[in-house]
Amino acid sequence: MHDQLSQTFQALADPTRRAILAKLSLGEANVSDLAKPFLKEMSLPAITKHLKVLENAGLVTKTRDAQYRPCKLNGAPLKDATDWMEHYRIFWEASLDRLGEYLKTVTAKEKETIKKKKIAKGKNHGRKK
Amino acid sequence: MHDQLSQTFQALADPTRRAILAKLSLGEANVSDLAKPFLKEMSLPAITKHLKVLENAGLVTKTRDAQYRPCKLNGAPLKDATDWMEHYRIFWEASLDRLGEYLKTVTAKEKETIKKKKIAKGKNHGRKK
DNA sequence: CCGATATTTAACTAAATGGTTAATTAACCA
DNA sequence: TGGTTAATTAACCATTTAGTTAAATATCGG
Repeated sequence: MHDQLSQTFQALADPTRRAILAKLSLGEANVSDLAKPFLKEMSLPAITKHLKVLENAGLVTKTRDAQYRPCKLNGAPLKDATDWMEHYRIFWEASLDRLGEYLKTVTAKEKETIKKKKIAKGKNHGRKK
Repeated sequence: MHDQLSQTFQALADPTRRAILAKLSLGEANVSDLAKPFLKEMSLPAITKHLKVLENAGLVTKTRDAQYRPCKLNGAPLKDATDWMEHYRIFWEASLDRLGEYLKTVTAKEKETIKKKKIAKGKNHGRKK
């Protein structure tokens, strides 16, 4: 999947991992602290793996302190994710009516550009008629 | 994976699917229109499957028009995703120094609460000494 | 009706994911 | 030194994911 953004979203696509991040948002915690709330549902190695996913996504950094591994939240990758989503804010924020208005006025130019490209290519994949 | 938020993030964790959403943000498009930019890299059924993922996540709705299947972006699930991430804004927005300050002052109370819980339980998983 | 176009379904595959248990590594402490 | 705690690694397994090709379905248009 390679790209950073995909890795970030992938890491967030699991409730256990999101819960780990939530806990880390309250401050550093070592692995067994993070694992404690889940040990009824899954094993410690499972948590180790989830942490590895978060680390690989750059959302968590693990340091060493004796036999402990204090983990720390790193929010940086979330910035790109939020920036991406921000692009789509209009699609949930406005009422459906206002959204329709917006599309008619603001993206009219882009739509025209696309239409012209299609016509230029001599193909009509858009719709019949 | 069940929960809506996980499904949303999962759907976003693929560059092809994000590109499909980007195109749909410019307006409705049918399946072959959406597929066109990718047909050098993957087959049409692959796109059908990606669209199915987006549909299941509620991000795309497909309607019928003759043999065409016009698709429309539905941003609603992105609201919850953004709301979740908003919680973490502090972790990327502020400079590291200011973040440190923030954590010392604002979350001091929460940290204390956690510490006390640990002591009450008679265990010291936080750190030695 | 027939041929072309648009899209989906079926059946299959390779790799990734999310979990397990058992063993291993590493550091503390008495 | 030896036992205990913290965490990771290894080996394994089931399910899901992301893709494939080939066949099926459905609608249009002449």
